[in-house]
Amino acid sequence: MTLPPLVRGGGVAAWRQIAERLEAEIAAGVFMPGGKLPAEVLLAGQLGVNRHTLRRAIAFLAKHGIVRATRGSGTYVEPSPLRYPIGPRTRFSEIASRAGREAWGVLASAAAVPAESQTAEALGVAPGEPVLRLVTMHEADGVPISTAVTWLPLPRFEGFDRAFAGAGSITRAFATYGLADYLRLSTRIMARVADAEEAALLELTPGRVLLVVDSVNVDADDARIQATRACFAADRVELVVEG
Amino acid sequence: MTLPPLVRGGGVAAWRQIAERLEAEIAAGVFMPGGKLPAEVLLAGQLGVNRHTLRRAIAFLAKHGIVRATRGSGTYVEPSPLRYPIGPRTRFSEIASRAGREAWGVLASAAAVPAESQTAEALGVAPGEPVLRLVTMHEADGVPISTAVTWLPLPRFEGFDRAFAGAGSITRAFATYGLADYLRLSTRIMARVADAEEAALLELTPGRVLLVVDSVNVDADDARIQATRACFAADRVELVVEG
DNA sequence: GCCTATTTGTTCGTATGTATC
DNA sequence: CGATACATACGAACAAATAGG
Repeated sequence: MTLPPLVRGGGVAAWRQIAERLEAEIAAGVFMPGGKLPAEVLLAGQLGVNRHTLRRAIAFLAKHGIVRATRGSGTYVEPSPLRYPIGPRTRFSEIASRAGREAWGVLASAAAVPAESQTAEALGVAPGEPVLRLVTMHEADGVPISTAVTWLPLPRFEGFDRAFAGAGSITRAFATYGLADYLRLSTRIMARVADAEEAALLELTPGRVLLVVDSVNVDADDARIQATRACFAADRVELVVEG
Repeated sequence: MTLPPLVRGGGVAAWRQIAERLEAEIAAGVFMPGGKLPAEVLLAGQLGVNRHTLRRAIAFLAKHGIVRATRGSGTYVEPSPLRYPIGPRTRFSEIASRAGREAWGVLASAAAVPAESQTAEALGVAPGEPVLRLVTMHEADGVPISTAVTWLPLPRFEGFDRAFAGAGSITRAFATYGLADYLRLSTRIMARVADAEEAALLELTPGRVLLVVDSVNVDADDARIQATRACFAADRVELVVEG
């Protein structure tokens, strides 16, 4: 694959041509996601331009979320965001595996707590009734994608924390309770900046953006089985609404 | 409505009781959205607490996005976020009016431009074909909610900019082209921080969060009629996925 | 802990082409 | 046509963060 040389004075600035060329090479797999680009001085030499010119191209790509430059370390190709369809059958594990990524959920904490008013309403139980509260972290190919707080009605899902810890997935944990299928009742999407704790959990630099998704799931009999608040690292996912 | 007095030494800090009380009063309509709270010294006197105690309560509410304190001006009640359903028949004007708010769209700019690759793909035209590019700003009750860039296929929607400017709504502008109904084909949701220009347009402080929604609409014959990238002020809307 | 090489980030200055008045 | 402003491109040096011994 021979790439076209730079066209000087053709109405397209050199930095723009370089940006498009690098983007094409990344798309073609010359530079792998998560991998490093050659050092600026090196790459500028190969392309026959000044380092500033190359830097401008890199800045353009960085602004578009294609690469991320880290001082002292290098310029890295950002992994393409996980396409996350939202619909009646939204399941993280299936979404990730369909995208060719391996998904695994880790249980951070679990406890029976009295239902707060919002949670109680979502689960259709009386406020103060005991519910199981799980804090989980989900990753795809080892990259943290989201943290979630999940509430489940309690007499029914006693021991769900152990089932989840063993299965690594909400869907598979539900299966051990005989729930082969369940549906998304409602989804609410917000966005805000991550606080220090969330940033640490998701291995983000503080101040990055989160997509906050509140959802409620029901079983085949329309009984509320799960309320969840999931916080996604906004630059690692794209939520897609079907239909 | 008599409110309970403060309980001192009961295990709940005074600032916390005050915060919950103020939140309840805001929810009850004692303080209207967009309106101003009494001055801190005044309110602290009414509640019989030190101004620092009240300030802590206000800081708590501000952190939760319920009020916003502006130095030298006052503490204002944030309007409740606009509930924005996303589905096959998503229309801003209808959503806002159903929420009891008056919606109006302003045309910022319009021009015929050659279709970029992504736009061309979304509209199903060849790259470089002329398309109409509109930049619009949408508000509800005078509060800016979103800015959007909209592309429309061009021989068909010649003069759409004037139709929109007159109608103040995409839906009503489509109606003047004989399109009584249209459907949402796809929706993609991302989030990032606003740059200076976007912040100015939406009257946000810089660095606030945007919900970025890419969508494509089709007419009754499944022909692509509109591609849009809308940027919502994240603290003024909640996207809700139906079904 | 220290030191060093590597790599990106920043700030000067200089020169040139291009668009606009 | 000149004058001006702006974006582009190059050069050199230094600052700051990182990685590895």
